[in-house]
Amino acid sequence: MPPVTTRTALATRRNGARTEQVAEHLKAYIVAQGLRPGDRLPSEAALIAALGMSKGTVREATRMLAAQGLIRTRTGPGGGAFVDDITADHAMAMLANFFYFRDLSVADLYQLRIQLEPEVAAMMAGRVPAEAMARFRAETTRFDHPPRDAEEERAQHVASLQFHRDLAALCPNPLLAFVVGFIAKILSDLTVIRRLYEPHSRALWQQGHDHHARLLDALEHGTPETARAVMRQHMEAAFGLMAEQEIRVARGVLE
Amino acid sequence: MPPVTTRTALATRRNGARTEQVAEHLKAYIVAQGLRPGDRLPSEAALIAALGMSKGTVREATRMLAAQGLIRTRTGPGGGAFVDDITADHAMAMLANFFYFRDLSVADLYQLRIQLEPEVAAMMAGRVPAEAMARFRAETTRFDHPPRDAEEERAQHVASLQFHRDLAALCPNPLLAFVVGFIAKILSDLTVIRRLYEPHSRALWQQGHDHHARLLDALEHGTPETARAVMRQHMEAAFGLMAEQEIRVARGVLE
DNA sequence: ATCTATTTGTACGTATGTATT
DNA sequence: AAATACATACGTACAAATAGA
Repeated sequence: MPPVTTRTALATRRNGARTEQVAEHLKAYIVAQGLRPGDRLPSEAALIAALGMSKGTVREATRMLAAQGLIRTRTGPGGGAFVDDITADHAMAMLANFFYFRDLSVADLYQLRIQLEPEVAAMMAGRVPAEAMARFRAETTRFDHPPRDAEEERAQHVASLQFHRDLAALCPNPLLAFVVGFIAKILSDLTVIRRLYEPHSRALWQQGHDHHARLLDALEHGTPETARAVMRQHMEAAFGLMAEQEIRVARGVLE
Repeated sequence: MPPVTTRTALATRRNGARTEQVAEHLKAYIVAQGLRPGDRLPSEAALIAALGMSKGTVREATRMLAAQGLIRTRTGPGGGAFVDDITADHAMAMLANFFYFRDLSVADLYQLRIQLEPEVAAMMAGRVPAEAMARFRAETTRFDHPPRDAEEERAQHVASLQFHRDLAALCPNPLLAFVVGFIAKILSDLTVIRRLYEPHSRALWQQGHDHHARLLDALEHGTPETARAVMRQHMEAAFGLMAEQEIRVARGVLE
């Protein structure tokens, strides 16, 4: 275990901080005991006795940790609070809340995409598991014809983003996987995205389709350098399609 | 008042979902009413009456939202729960918890840094406010001599990371600012980082010092392209210094 | 400065739901 | 099927903080 940095948070006892105090105690306990996901924390009754606090206070503290995805509780015998591995989805949802009051433009999102997605492609070139590759190719059938209406165009676009999320999830760099996945999630959650892609044309569809096909080939047989280059072209093209559209991302829904 | 879900409807719901129900209700309320940071939510008493739930349940729900940084509560007359703008620090802390059980290597972090920090530099070239620029230059005095011991070397490194955090905070792309700031925070939080930089030499310090100086000049007088290039060199050099060190990032502290 | 009203924060006892044995 | 162990929910009482008279 790494040396535990002592937290002065407990010393600064502001007002009405009993609940936070219990929450901090539990987090410190997890770290100090080196608990791993699945490990059990003391029961409510034990905490009440050990900390000398009421049931409500202890419960509020566990709820706070549960809200952050750190623990999860089960009822019944052998139940209690267990350390939980925060899911990427949960972490993305919380991060999305942070951006709820901030204005993100599509250009902002693509500025990161254009830098990071090629890295993902380079890392995954020749390393995509066969079943995943098969899944990706199967999904490609959605794109084998131009969209017949706006709704289908939107569906194609969401499916494309889903592919990028799935690919990112395979990436061995957890941070890269998370950030790229987060951006794709934000883009798919956008209700305005259909408007973005409304001025469509057969040429644009063709371009997207070709990029997609080349990308899959590069992932399966190409070198990291070719995969990176293909993905970069793909991103730059997509970015160019909407660069002038200075549409502010509409606030979505808190999650 | 928001539409009240009837008590019977809630009763038929599955177990243990009352608190989450209230939390969801509140988030939906914030969205539906278009509430902004500072706006007030209904009081505990009002919620108890409107939702037909106990005080404890309502409180647990508000604590969950508070734990996510969405609201903050104040006591006294005119008090209550208020919509809160999640701070970047809070969001970073929650995200750091997500990576607590995931192994991030320094290489993972630098893979993103090397792509994103040059973007920050390019965006900020010629746009750093004068006082910020003065602050940055003042901090440079920390580097005007080679570190005399390991502790000072570590201090220099943390100060350097702080500069990158401060610069990122100025970046007009909120997502780019957040991700770059987050990486710098993770790197500075690492207690092992001193070990990483232990094999130091005067040449390495000189290199870091020169890059820093060139970077400040590029930010103040350079074009986006030169600033980007300088930052990229800076990142690649730093990355090269530790590329072979496959040190896993030790788990820090939950926050 | 003191009181008062308002509103969250804490405590505790009890009852109920739920899953394990 | 029944007993057990645990979280979940309710209701009331009281403490603490804060704004305003």
